[in-house]
Amino acid sequence: MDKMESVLNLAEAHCIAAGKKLTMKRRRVLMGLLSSEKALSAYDIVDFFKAQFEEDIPAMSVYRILDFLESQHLVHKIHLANKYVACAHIDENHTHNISQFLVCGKCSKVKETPVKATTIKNLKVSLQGSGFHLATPQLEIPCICDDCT
Amino acid sequence: MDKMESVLNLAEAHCIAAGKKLTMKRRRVLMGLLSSEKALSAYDIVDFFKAQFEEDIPAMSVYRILDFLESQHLVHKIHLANKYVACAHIDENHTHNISQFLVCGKCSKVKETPVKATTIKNLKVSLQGSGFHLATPQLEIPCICDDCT
DNA sequence: TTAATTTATGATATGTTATAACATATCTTT
DNA sequence: AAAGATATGTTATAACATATCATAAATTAA
Repeated sequence: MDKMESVLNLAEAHCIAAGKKLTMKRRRVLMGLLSSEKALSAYDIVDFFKAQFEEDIPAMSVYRILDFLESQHLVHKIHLANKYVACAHIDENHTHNISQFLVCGKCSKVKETPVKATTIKNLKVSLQGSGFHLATPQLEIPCICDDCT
Repeated sequence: MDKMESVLNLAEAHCIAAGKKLTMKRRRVLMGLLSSEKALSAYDIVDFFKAQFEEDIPAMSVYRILDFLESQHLVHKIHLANKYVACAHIDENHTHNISQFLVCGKCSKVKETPVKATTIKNLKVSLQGSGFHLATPQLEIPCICDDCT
């Protein structure tokens, strides 16, 4: 069984455990994101369906499916690019580690890395008395990747 | 002279020093952003022109003006909200400090705060060997503000 | 097993954010 | 006044996203 299959099966197990279903379309959206090192827009995913499966999927369905996958913590939206990526840690028992996303501003390549606890602690300290508190510690770092330099 | 005027005059001096001009429209866009504690969309600014000056400004012009003001480091785009804010440090001799933006995910209120050098250092270290390097150290932190809690 | 209910998806319209391409106006310098 | 540069207007379209209502498929209860 290849890597992709095993990750998809884990994702499916995760959904079932939550009383949800990973339908074929949901599975294929996740597949598309998993197979891309770059973040994809909803419309990129529409194109992926056409290219890969000869299937016309409405953009609306893709957005709904992305919402579902986000709700299951299987996908993240990258706001710096208005695009989406698969969670990099669906395997590794999928304890939603605090993550940061290194986002290439040129090509939308994204690398998800765990954040050190101390970094988060610093961040929280720096928010003391600011009138704001962290909504989610999923930080997007505006970067340029080596390929685009 | 009130605060707003003095900031606008500093902004103007800054533009002139750069061989550019802060036209009335540019001044008014900046004024709109300065007068709002929340980030505004280009279309919010169109509405502001109408409400404040009885002036119909094309959205296109607003985008161009925002680009100009960003190029002069007088305005920042907040990607988490797809909206814009005035730079909080146009006064204070305007040395473009490394900043982080605390962004309320509910109401788009934004607070710009200086980042500690150590935080940036940590960040850079955490990027070592990742194949990415920082494009700009203007970090947007997804938050909820006290008012929205 | 059918009928009721929920869940998932389709179809269409519309809203929101942003850029492209080209035209016109204004300002500056000679 | 002419030439060039800068700023703005106009129109069209692209790109991203949500609302709404209809339909289909799966699940559950009668």
